[in-house]
Amino acid sequence: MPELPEVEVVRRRIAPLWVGRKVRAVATTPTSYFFLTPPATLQRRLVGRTFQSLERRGKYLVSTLDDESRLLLHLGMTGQLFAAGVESPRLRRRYLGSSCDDQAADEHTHLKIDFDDELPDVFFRDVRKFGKVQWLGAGDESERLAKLGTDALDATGDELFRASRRRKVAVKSLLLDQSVIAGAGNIYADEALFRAGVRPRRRASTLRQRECQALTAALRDILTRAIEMGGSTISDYVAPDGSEGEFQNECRVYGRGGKPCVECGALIRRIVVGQRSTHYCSACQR
DNA sequence: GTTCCCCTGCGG
DNA sequence: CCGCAGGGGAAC
Repeated sequence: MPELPEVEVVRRRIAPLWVGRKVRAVATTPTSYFFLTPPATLQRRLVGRTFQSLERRGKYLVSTLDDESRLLLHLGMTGQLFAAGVESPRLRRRYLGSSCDDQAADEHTHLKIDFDDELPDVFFRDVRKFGKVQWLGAGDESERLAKLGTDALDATGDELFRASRRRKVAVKSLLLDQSVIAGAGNIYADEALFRAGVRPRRRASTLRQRECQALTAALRDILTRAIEMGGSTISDYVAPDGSEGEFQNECRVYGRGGKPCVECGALIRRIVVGQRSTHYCSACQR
């Protein structure tokens, strides 16, 4: 689900329920690969601490604690970070009905943070468990963060041009490579390629400088607009307050395979590039 | 650079 | 039953 815009919207809206609050208790599900740091360690390290900040790096959320340690969160495909008590059908297993008080806090709620005040608790739910949570001690480097390239909102055409030299990969795959540009995912990569007029399967090495400029500009415009629209809600994504995004209604190619291109009327094609579904207009994109 | 896999749930 | 899904890392 979440790409840069969704993660940024989550960050902005959960921050008031996060920054400056002291952890009273932490509840988790059993150990799984969701936990890069074991649940018991997580509890021991977080209880009694106060979150000092909540930043975004690519698709990661990074929070610094009052002992200079850090907590990394990644939402994966179906991760949801939200306030206790929030109501949304997307936060509930369909067959659970309404018998339980906190319907959202089911077996997919891997992290429940109980704070030392009267504001709502914060939950991290993730049905597919592709999300991640990791605690980093003061001064510890994060391999994951270290690998990230320039944030997609700041990336320049020159950077993309340099990164694409002698690369045989499809441009689409290059845009999804978080070590080159961090933050773009399947939806926004397709949309940026469409707006820049570039075919997703083009070898990166064939990109011209001006095409790289067009791509990074398109990415920036689309991501910025998507943040304004509250992100894209396709199946699972909800903001921390339970509200849904609206950018999915502005997609020109993503999810529109077989439908007419809004620019030229040709049918949008759906292909597979690097195992990811990819949508483009063969008339508008070269 | 490409392929496979980690999971669960939904819709055809 | 099957294929598909906003991600990403490890193994070939």
